[in-house]
Amino acid sequence: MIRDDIISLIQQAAHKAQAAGDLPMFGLPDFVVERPKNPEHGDYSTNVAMQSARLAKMAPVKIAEALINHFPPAQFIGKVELAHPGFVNFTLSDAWLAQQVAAIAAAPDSFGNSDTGQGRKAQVEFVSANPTGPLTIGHAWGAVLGDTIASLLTATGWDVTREYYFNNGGRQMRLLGESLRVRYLELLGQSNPIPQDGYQGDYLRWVAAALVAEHGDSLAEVNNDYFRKRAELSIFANIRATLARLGVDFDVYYNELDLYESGKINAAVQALSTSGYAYQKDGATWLRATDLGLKQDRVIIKSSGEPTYRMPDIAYHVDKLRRGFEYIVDIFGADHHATWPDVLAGVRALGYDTSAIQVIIHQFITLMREGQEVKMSTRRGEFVTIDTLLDELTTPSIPGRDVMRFTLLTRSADSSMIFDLDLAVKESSENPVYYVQYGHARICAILRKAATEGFPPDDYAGGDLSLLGHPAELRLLRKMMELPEVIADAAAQLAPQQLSHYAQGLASDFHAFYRDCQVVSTVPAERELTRARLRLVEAARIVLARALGLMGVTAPEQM
RNA sequence: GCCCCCGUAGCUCAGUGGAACAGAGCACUGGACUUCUAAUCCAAUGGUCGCAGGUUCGAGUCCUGCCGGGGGUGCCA
Repeated sequence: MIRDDIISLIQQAAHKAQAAGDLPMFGLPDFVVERPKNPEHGDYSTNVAMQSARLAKMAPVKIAEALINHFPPAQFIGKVELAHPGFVNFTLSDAWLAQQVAAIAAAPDSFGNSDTGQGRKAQVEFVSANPTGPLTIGHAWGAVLGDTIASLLTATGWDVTREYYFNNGGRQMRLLGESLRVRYLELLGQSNPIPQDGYQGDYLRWVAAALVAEHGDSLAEVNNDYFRKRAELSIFANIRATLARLGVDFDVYYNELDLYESGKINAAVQALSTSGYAYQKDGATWLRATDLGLKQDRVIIKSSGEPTYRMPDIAYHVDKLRRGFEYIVDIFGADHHATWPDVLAGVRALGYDTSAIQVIIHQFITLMREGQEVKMSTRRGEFVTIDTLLDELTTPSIPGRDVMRFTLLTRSADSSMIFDLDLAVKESSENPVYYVQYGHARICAILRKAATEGFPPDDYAGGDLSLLGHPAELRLLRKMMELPEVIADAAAQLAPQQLSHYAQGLASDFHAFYRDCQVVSTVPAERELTRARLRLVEAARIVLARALGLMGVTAPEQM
């Protein structure tokens, strides 16, 4: 991408200047090549001269001059300028920018991609909600973050597996089964209380009703384990359907019981014991986390003989590493932030390097309805499901998932956001996602219009790109050429919100172009300009569609 | 008590590999549709970047303390 090319040219310039004796010999320090906020400062800018001042024992301005004098010629650079107190500013070549339309059109499905992953295996684990109830708004954030991060990693050359892990062997699921059994018996006329800490949501009533319809009263004496499995199955079907509506598709669903049955948990416990990282106290088995740099030791097997959630999590992460993933991203809600250091410590105790594991903790979403905070609890059956939200956000032409995904993708994971339902529904007609989608639809309208005016694609494909040079055209082109850097940065920083902000900027530059430049003209003298602009517009459509596609948001042809 | 995240415009939020005048959307005000879709555009308004110190040639961005909000600190997950 352009930024990397400039970095390399700066290094070449420094070497040439040193060879010519215009700069003393010194190793280049860390420096940045960034996009200046002020357009007068060019398209890219570097602080290398100021960073080098101390090492070179020269004034920044003098260093900058030497670099500029020895700057190698490059087709894509239009101007290299010095600015006080020592910035070197680069401006892209207008002619080169115009020609990039061809490069974009040649790679409609891959423009902006790069290859830091080089085909290596990466895994993104997200959602991972236990099947005790429907998915809620908090899960939606994890889902959208994870899915988009996975897409970004794919775009940067990783072989990505999207994975959902869930606990189906512990106390929670036993309680779920008991709660379902109570609901079932309730429908048969037997009244029993929901167990302590059990699940009170209505959804178990629906599952119970299905059981009655299917089996009548024949399950009255059946044990809890049957109900547990049945609840898991039904709720998981619901979760999968919700994920499908959100446009999220997992490659692997991995569950805790498989870890037990395959002996992986026992093996991990054994290994921890023999290596001395586990010890017995008060009838329980503890992980010696204090030897691994943590503040306190943790129970991994309760005195009841049942492992705590940490043990399967440790075995699961070991399994991830053994499966050959070279980059692992875990996405959890803020309520899990205290648990993952223990889990990683356990993995390290088993002799594995955990440096490839990145943990993203997203903060909580406060849901507001009618000016009131909606407190949610799966156990109490008080929550607003993703399905409900999607229903409310859907409009005749645009699926609710677009609004939900885009909205969630405008915030950084660290921000504890407020999601005002009334506002989201009321303002959905002014949601920024429509602004971006409208840009795409507008382009499609232009292309349709062009076809009816005698400019089908195979005609304008031969348009002369050198005719592009209007300020609005160049501004749009510049923004289009930013996509590779946006994808690379968003992927490297695991910060998908950069995509939504980029998409808004791109749409904005397109709308401004639309205002300033008539694309389709039937005036004979403007025929060639029309053909060139149609190529530009088609390329802009490709870039817009790519940004939307990475976010999992649809790119409508009309609105 | 201790740990993590946050505190930027009336509201919701970007911006933290330090850098050249602090951004967007919404809301509010005034303009632009015989012209490829006005779900658009233009203009105006709006900020002591929580507070106080410190590091630096340069701090919204790094460090320390304080204040405020959220999350955690289980032999729950």
